[in-house]
Amino acid sequence: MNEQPEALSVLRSQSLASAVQEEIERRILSGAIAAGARVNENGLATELGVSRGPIREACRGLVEMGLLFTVVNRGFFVREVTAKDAIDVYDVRASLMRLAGETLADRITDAQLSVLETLVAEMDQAESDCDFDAFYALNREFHDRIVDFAENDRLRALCDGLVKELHLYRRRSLLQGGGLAVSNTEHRDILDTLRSRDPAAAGTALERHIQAGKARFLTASAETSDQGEAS
Amino acid sequence: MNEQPEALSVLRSQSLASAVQEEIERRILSGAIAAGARVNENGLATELGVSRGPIREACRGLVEMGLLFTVVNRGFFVREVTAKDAIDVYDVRASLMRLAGETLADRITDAQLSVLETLVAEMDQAESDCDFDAFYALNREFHDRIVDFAENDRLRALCDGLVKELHLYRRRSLLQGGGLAVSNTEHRDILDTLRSRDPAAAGTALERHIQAGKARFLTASAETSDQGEAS
DNA sequence: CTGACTAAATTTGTTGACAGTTTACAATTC
DNA sequence: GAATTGTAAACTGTCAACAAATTTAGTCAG
Repeated sequence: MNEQPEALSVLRSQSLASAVQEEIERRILSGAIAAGARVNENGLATELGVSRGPIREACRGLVEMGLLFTVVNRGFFVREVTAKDAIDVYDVRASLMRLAGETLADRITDAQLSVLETLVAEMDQAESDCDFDAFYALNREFHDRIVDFAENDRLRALCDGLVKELHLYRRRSLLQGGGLAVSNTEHRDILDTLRSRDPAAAGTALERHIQAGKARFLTASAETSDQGEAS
Repeated sequence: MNEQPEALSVLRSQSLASAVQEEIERRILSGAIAAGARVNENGLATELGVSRGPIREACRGLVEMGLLFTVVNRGFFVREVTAKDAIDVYDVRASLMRLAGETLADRITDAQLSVLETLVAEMDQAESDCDFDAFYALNREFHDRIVDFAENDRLRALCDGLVKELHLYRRRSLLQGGGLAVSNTEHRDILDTLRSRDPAAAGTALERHIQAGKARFLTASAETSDQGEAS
């Protein structure tokens, strides 16, 4: 197996459609393409320097992913995630994180435990430093690791999709990551249940954690819904 | 065999790509396109009487759906679902059906209850008639209805995808629907918990039901696995 | 000024074509 | 005879172009 120059291998290991899909996804999640807005195929094609074929393929993938929807003869639109949708996603995610906890408690290794312990310690530090961005990133990695360690590929893929969908809603309702205060004690509880290898306890701890996140999200959402105008 | 491209021209209310996607999905799930096989874009295009554009869009959607995967410069291939994948999917589905049960027990109406009761009665009849095909169809509708009645759009979409994925594996391992004997008593138990509006009981009943299905699937899979593992 | 009707300009849905890559196969060499 | 090389066919990835549909702008009657 010859090693090829990195630039070439990147260009040849990925089709244009995949690259375009990632780019459109990035723009949607960053808010560059607003929720409800139409994806202009011509505009994107000229801007990205490709033809409309790959653009349409990417959009078709994003439709199946739940970030876009399509109207015949009118094009692709960024999905508008309603509050009901967000609640539904939170419920599903809570259920799946419960599964992750139940699965992981049975098989977690000491090395994996120490990884999670390190993350919780770092979150403690970030909390006392009032560094909310760092806390948010660590929090997300904590959850990602738990799902990763559960070693269920389908679970992993579904959780990723749900997180993206929630991100889309948070942007729409002008709630940023730092806005939702999360106490690190819940993480510590989860860690305890995993350390004692108790599947039922770990499952309920994680499910409750996500449900608590949903509750925080709902109250925060209610606070900002009075005056939707910012920026 | 005379090909009628008009089969797809029921559109004008649907894009060609959507119709093609459904057709390819049907062929994959029916085994007309074997697992691991490449999707021949030219062949399908001429056979369905369309160009390759919609074919590729459909395939890109099916990739995101988990039924296909793509290799650069070689095309789209039907995913090969391993036994590990099937187990993962069963676990996720059990977790989601638990959520469906918990949600539904809180809000189920008498009309919905009678729908489920009718289905269980019909399954009893099919069971005593040894009509396994009818039982299989009724069984599937029973589960579909429970998910529908839970009124969580994301949950329903995910469950649909998981069922399709399992169907793909069952085909690969030569297990047909009738091959997996399911006792109707489990359905009756589920119905009882729903009738008494007990979320926790309904959740565990449904989760156990799917886990029991996984166990039946594993034993049936072990029986046929002697010939099943082709490279 | 308003509202409807019409024409132009965009934009989508789809197709056919072209270049680069992979695969199949025959010819060549050892 | 087996391995290898070279060539042709098939196929994928991408693009440009065309037709149908939609949106927009403009005109005109009331």
